[in-house]
Amino acid sequence: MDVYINLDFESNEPIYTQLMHQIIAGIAKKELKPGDALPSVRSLAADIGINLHTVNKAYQQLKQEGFILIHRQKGVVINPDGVPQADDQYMNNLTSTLHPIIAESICRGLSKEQVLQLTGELYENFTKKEGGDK
Amino acid sequence: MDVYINLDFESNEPIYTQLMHQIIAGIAKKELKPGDALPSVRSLAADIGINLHTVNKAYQQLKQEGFILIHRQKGVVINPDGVPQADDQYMNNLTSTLHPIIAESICRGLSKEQVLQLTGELYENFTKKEGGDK
DNA sequence: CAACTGTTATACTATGTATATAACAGATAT
DNA sequence: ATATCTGTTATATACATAGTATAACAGTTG
Repeated sequence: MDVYINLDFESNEPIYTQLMHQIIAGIAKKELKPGDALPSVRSLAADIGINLHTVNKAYQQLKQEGFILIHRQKGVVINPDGVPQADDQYMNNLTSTLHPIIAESICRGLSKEQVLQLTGELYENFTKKEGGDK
Repeated sequence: MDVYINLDFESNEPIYTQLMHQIIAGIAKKELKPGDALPSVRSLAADIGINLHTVNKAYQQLKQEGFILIHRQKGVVINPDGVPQADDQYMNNLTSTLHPIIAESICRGLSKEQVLQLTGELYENFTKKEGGDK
C-alpha cells in the first residue's frame, strides 16, 4: 500500500522536492487516499537512505499546503478532508508557473494542439487505472 | 524596440532565470525576431541595476539553449536561424516539468477541461497581437 | 588612442540543500 | 514504570548556487 519512492540523486531537483512530487502524484493517482497513513520521518528516511530532516522538510511543506496532516504523536496522514480546492492564489501561481513553459514551447515550434495533447495525456495518465498492485 | 524587463527582487526565482524567461517570452510574442540585437551585458546590467555577471549568466544559458548567438566582439543577437525546434530531449524535459504541475492541479480539483483551457489561453496570449508599442 | 564588445579570474557574502548528532515531550505498549 | 515510538527543535558542518564587486584581457570599432 506504500507509495514507491524513486529518488534521483544526480538530479538538480532537490530531494525534498522530489519526495513532495511523488507523494502528490500518489494522491493524484488515488494510490494515496484521504486518511491514509504515511511512514514516520525516521522510517521513511531510513527506507530511502536519506536524512530525517530532509523527509521532515518535505512533510512540513506538504502540511503547509494542505496535502497532509501531522498529529503530534500519532503520525502523518493524507488530509482526511481532501486536498484544499484551487483558490485564486493557487490559480495565480499555476499561471505564473505555466507562463514561461508555454513561452518556450512556442519558441520551439510546438503548435497549440501539440501542447494541449501532451497536457491532456499527462492529465489522463493520472486518472487511469494502472493495473493496481495485484 | 527593446524588451521591457521587469524583475521581482522579492521572488525566490533567481534574477538570471527571470531575465531568461522574459527574453524567451519576447521571442514567443515576436517582439524579438531572429537577428534582433540585445543590449550588451554591461548596459543591460546598468539599465536594470544588477551585476554584469548576472546578465552574462542568463545570456550564456540562452546561448547554450540556442535562443541567441554571441559574436565575440560584435554583440548579442536573437538566433538568426530561429530557435532550434523541439527534439526528443526537449520533449522529455517538458514532460518531466509538466508532470508534477498537473498532478497538483488534479489534487486541487481542476478538471481536464479547466487545465486545457488555461493552457490554451496562455498559449494564445503569446500569439495575439497586443496593440504593439504605439 | 579611446571606447566599446564578450570573456575570464578572483573574492566575498548570503542562502538553500543535505547531512549528522543530540535532546525534548508526549503517546503507547509491554 | 520502562522502553519505544512519534514529531519537534537545536546545533553544527559541508557544499552548491546566486549575486555582487573589482579587475584585467583581447579583439573591434570610432
